[in-house]
Amino acid sequence: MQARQNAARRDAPPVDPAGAGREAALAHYDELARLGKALSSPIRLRLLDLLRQGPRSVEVLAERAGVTVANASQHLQQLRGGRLVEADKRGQQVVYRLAGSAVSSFFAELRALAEALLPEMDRLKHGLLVAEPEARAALLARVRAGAVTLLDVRPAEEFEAGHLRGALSVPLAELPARLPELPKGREVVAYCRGPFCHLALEAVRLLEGAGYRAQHLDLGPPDLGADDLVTGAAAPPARSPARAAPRRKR
Amino acid sequence: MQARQNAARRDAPPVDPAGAGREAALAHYDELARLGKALSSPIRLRLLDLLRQGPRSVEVLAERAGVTVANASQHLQQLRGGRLVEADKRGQQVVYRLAGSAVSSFFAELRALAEALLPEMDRLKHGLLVAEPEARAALLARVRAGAVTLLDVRPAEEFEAGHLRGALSVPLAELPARLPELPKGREVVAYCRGPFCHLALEAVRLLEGAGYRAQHLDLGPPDLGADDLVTGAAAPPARSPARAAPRRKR
DNA sequence: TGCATATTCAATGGATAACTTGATTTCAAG
DNA sequence: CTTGAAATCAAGTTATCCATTGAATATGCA
Repeated sequence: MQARQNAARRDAPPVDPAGAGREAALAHYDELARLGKALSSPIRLRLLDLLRQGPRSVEVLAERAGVTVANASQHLQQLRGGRLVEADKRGQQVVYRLAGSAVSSFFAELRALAEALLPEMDRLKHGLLVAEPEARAALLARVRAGAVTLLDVRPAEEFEAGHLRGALSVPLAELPARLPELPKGREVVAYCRGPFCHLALEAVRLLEGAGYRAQHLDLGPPDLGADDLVTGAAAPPARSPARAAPRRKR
Repeated sequence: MQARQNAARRDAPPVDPAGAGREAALAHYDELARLGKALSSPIRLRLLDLLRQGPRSVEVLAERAGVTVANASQHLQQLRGGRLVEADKRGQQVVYRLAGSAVSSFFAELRALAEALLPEMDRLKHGLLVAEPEARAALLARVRAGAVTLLDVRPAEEFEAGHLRGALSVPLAELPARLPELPKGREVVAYCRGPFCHLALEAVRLLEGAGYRAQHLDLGPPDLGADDLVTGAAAPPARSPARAAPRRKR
């Protein structure tokens, strides 16, 4: 189909002096477009972002993304066609994962570009926005210094696949019941998957309602992978399944 | 239309504990997808890559990309909708340009990701491939040292919008006639727009046929912008149209 | 004012993509 | 061998996209 497009295009106005390597060169843009196509659906982007937290089965991904299993399966296959994700069968379920840490950092760069180009991105970031780099850096410094109670409000499996050093795993649903665990006078910082994830925001709302001084860190472990802050299984999201990689287990 | 999709998606299986910030969060992926969509067509990617060489009118872009003017215009408008390019009228023609240097470097990263993920990219790179980083670095070192005759075989306007320091502008079509200008014993290095551009390859073929020792540098000025090697108007492709920017006219 | 150029607009037909539904494969467990 | 779960496949409908065509809208120039 792409070949047909190329042929059609080549007939148009070939003003180029040398028509030799043209279709070969154009083929490269077709390849690039394969990646672009993979990134052209909100659902696929959401699946990709979820996979940045670690490998997951189709069913879990579908649930988290809010789509049917069949639909998620189809999207995942498209992502696999674009070589952005890989999959292998574990028992009776298929576990998808990113094709490499480069995919995760590329996603972060796409996000950064979007925030730079599309002004509406930050604005409708649910009202709350720590977006200012200085405020975020200050927050991170406090986190790094251990001056705050750090809360990971993602599902437990995602915590286990990699989390910030010193964080406490308290999935959002459990937070109300586990409030007594948190020292009362201390500032609480909650994080989740990243800027597009609302879990930490709701945790902060909940904490403030309960009288805590709470802050929202709008980055997730995948975004802080280059930092010295991530620990657990997958700072850069799991690349090689079995090969070596004897990371110190927290 | 995206709002409608969201509504439909929200009805599906809302297993999420808190359904509060969901549609707001999903809106972010819609925004990301706008960028992805812009990158999902080979023609748009080609136009973007051409714009990395400098601002151009619709007509020129259409000709270089090998599409009709109307078609190019529509694609350019989609790019503008995705905020990747900007345009303003100069006389009776509309000059498009990248929305910022971030777009150019993002393109380079997309290309790098494609080369990392899609093995077929390098293979069919017209046979010739200097792709090995060491070889390329050595070549660049010789170029930087002025040990070679450096040839810019792009159209003259693109040379004027920015080129490698010390390069000679010899558009491919003029090369046969201007061979006498080139010292005979010296190694010649030809470059053009970047890895997907065939001009330099054909120049090398031509030069070798004429008895020269010739090499192909598979990077263009936009890719070497961070380097100290680019001179002329636009190392990072022109950002602000009228504001300041008193370009020295070559 | 009138003509030519550059670009965009609007409409068409053909191809692609998205989501749903129901059937099918594959594997583990009994 | 049967049952059930997980994932994919296949078919069908709807929506969207894409390239082409011809008209319309500027803008500069005579």
